[in-house]
Amino acid sequence: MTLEKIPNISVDCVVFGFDVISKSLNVLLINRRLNKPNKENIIIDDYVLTGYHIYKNETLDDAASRVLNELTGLHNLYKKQFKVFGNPNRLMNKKDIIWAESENFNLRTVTVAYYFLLPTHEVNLEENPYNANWFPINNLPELGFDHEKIINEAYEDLKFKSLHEPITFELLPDKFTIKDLQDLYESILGIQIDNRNFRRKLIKKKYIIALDEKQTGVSKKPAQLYMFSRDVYKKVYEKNFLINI
Amino acid sequence: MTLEKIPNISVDCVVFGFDVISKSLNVLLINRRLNKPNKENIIIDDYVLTGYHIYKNETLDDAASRVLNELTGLHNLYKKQFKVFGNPNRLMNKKDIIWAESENFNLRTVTVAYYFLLPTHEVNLEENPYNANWFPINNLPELGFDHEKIINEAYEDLKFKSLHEPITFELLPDKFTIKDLQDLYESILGIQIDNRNFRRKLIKKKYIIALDEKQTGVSKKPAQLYMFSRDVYKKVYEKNFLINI
DNA sequence: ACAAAAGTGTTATCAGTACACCCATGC
DNA sequence: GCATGGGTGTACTGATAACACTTTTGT
Repeated sequence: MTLEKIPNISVDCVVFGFDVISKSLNVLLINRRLNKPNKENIIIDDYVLTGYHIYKNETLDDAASRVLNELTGLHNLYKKQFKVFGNPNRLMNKKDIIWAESENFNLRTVTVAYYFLLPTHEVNLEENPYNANWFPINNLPELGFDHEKIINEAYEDLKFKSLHEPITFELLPDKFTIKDLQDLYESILGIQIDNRNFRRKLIKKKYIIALDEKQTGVSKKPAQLYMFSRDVYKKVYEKNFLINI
Repeated sequence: MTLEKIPNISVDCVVFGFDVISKSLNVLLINRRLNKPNKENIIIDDYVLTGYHIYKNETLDDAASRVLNELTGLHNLYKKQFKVFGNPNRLMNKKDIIWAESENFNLRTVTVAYYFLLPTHEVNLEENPYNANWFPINNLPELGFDHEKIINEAYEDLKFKSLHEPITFELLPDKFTIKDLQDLYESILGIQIDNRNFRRKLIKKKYIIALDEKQTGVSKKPAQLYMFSRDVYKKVYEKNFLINI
């Protein structure tokens, strides 16, 4: 496999992580910094998504997985190719132009945007080669390129999907409490949910399975742990075409 | 605006049309034909989606709209950019290689796939420059490139979306009967629906508005006509976050 | 024994499902 | 007046929404 880059096509990865402790939906960003000020004395110091050009013999999905693996060391996360950004002027900000020169890439680059879902604690940020950090989705730092737009569109897609598909479980550890799940929905959707109604509704689902286990290392009454069964979900879903418009 | 093509990026358009008369969900395809048999005596005569390379100064959305307009003469249809297809070997079929040579394009082309929705009767197929024709989604002809895959993925997306978003109305004329809508859901989803329950459910929606009008030119009891109000829909939707997993 | 978070119950209203016949119209 | 497709009603069951207190546990 040659490692020749395709100069005008890239992937960008929005990495969403849910932090069960702080109950915060976060995005993983890396610092973009150019220390030597250029002739116009512009200094670049902002944040961007992780991304890279695709190689000549590589599929788009593989490129995204590769980029993610380089950032986090992780494989096999939930991955969704959600949109392509290819406006001719998407990289026409001054800083982006300077950056493109220093990194030697094409200003008319079409980027295929993916988002990934995981619980934040799965990523070890110590010794991270890219200086990656989590930022709450509602409190993002200054972003380079058109990455704020990309993140916002990813978030909209995630919001909508969370209502209709069982993707929330990708943001939680394998074993979770009903409260964790409720906190997650509240974070994603920005709403309050009645815990009695939520518990009843979710516990009733066949694919939410109570384990013979409770929380440990917790300083108050430990809560019941549950898991999500993808197999059961598929079976339930197959016979349900509920039109819900 | 220069009309220089970007050689390795294209758009492809899956055009879905619903025919209220035959109750059939169709796809608009054009004939791909190469008459002079090449040295291996291979003749190309199959069907493909409409598509084209993007121009240097053109957005992806504009490219898709342009291609669609050239095929149908229509503007402002519902348009959804649903996926990118960019496997290095997506055009490695013999016929595709021959075709790429004759048309002089890059074998490693990444294509941004869109689908469009409209009622079939809006397209005039007489005098169509591309010899376009409607084919039922369940009975497609032989397809070139990876277009069968693209169509199937578009269809899956459409199926899923039809359950959760009001996109079905894009496939119907502005004025439609409840039976038309039911026929449409039955075609898209491949299921049977009880007409009493369906009518009750849909008529109850505030954004389905009964008109002071009935069908004309019909040989039996003319049915009540309805319209869909996007504005009312938005208002209803804004306050509903129904978790439905 | 106290603080903190887990967990529980009821009622009223609404939505979904299953099921079969009458009605209005054009011809 | 008849064939055709449009249109309707009921009973049952399950889901949602609104609402506040008790229980369990670790410390």
